[in-house]
Amino acid sequence: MTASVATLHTHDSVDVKEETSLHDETLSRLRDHIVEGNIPDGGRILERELCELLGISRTPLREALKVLASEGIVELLPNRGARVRTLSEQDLHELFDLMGGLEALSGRLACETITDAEVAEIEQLHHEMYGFYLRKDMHNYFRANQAIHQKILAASRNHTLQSTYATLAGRIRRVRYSANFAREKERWGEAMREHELILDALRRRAGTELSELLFHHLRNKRHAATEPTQQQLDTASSAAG
Amino acid sequence: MTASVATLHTHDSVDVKEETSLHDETLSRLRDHIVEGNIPDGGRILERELCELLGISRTPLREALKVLASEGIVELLPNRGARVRTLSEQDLHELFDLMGGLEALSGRLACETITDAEVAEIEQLHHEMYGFYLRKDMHNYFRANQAIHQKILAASRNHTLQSTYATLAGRIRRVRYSANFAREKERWGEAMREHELILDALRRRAGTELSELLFHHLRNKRHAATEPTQQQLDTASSAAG
DNA sequence: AACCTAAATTTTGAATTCAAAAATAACTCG
DNA sequence: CGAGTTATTTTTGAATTCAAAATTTAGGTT
Repeated sequence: MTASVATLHTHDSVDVKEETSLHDETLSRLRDHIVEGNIPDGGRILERELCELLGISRTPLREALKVLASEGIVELLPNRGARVRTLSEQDLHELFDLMGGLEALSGRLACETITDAEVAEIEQLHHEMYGFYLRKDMHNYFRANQAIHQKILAASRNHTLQSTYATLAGRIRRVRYSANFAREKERWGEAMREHELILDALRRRAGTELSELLFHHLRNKRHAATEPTQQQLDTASSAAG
Repeated sequence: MTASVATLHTHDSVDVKEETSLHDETLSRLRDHIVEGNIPDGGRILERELCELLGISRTPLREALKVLASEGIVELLPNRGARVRTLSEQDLHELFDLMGGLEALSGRLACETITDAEVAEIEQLHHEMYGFYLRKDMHNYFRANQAIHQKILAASRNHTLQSTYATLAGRIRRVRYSANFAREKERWGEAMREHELILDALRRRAGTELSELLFHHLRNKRHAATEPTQQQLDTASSAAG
């Protein structure tokens, strides 16, 4: 979101001139704090405690909480404060589909105006990603993957789309690296093939086709992330039996 | 968004038990107040004034303003308060495309699980809309049209998608009925034909096709709403020459 | 000890207060 | 008269205060 790009600084270095308001500052600091997993899922948010941590009074903190609630990162219970929101299976399902729809849109729009230079950049990233795939370097593969999708999003030339996507990504970030994503490994080959098709469609500026590919790419990712692994199934049946 | 469904009441009838917090109440009342056009475009929002109008203190009002800023309805200028946000041509462009993408997604998802009964309901609305079209009843045509898109959205079974769409619709609502939309009339025949195709694809549960139709339907709407009318072009050229 | 009740404490929700910044009004001097 | 400068008022940003609700602790009763 817009606020996310605000220059962050540690609480001690207050000598430099403040450009951003305390509210904006608090908003992005608190969002990061939660998104990075410093408070457990469903965990209660004690205002006093957080105020102390951030070195501010309750007013800007509470303002930030209301905004984070509207972003879907925390939930507000009447007279019992805020908790970090736990995403149900259904929520995850919905978020994946929605983000898939937005990626599909970004691909379609990108094809309308993307430059050869931008395509070349993506091609470059694609090859790097392939290298990481061959070397089974999950971490860097994941980063290259993210970078490619980010480039396509940027090429959509639609800031509203980009910030909407960013807000939704914020909701899901807490679980992004969770155990469920380990299953992505099982899909590496498939995902790489999908990416070949994506790049090809982009080269040909085939908007409709790219849109279709991206949606299904995310759908497959959703299945991988959402459906229990074989190991999880085994554990569950042995516990029941 | 979620808060929008909170039960509203006039400020005088406070005898009934309050279920919702003052913040939520203020948020939806203020949103409605702005979205309904009670403050001019780009107009300054005087906190004191609004507090008096809503009968509250500045704290909940300011909380609501921060949320509305994150929704894109107002903008916050450091040390000079809030103004209702004016959408640039570019902003409108982006919003239309984004909403088109979300409608496309809703159509695709709807095809996966929509029931025959729901399709029948939409068919019914479609025929009503056709009646209004023949009678040149713009107002009711528009309402039926909205209802159809709303039904498809509901059939997507994706609440996250629905509330995201609703938030974006809130941003655009201020200009929805503006002079620009008068041009929609020129497109009535075309729009009706598009709707025939939409309904047909829905009947056949042709997700990909429906998705495509809906995106282009919104694109055409965007062109109608965004590009200046012939009359506007005339006025501009006569003013320049 | 288990259970219920009542005081004490904590936490939240919202109004109020206070300082800093901006906008406005009054004033000075050419 | 008018441009520029300085007071005055208004408005905003954020801390503090206060009341109501929830939570915790302590105290009985069986």
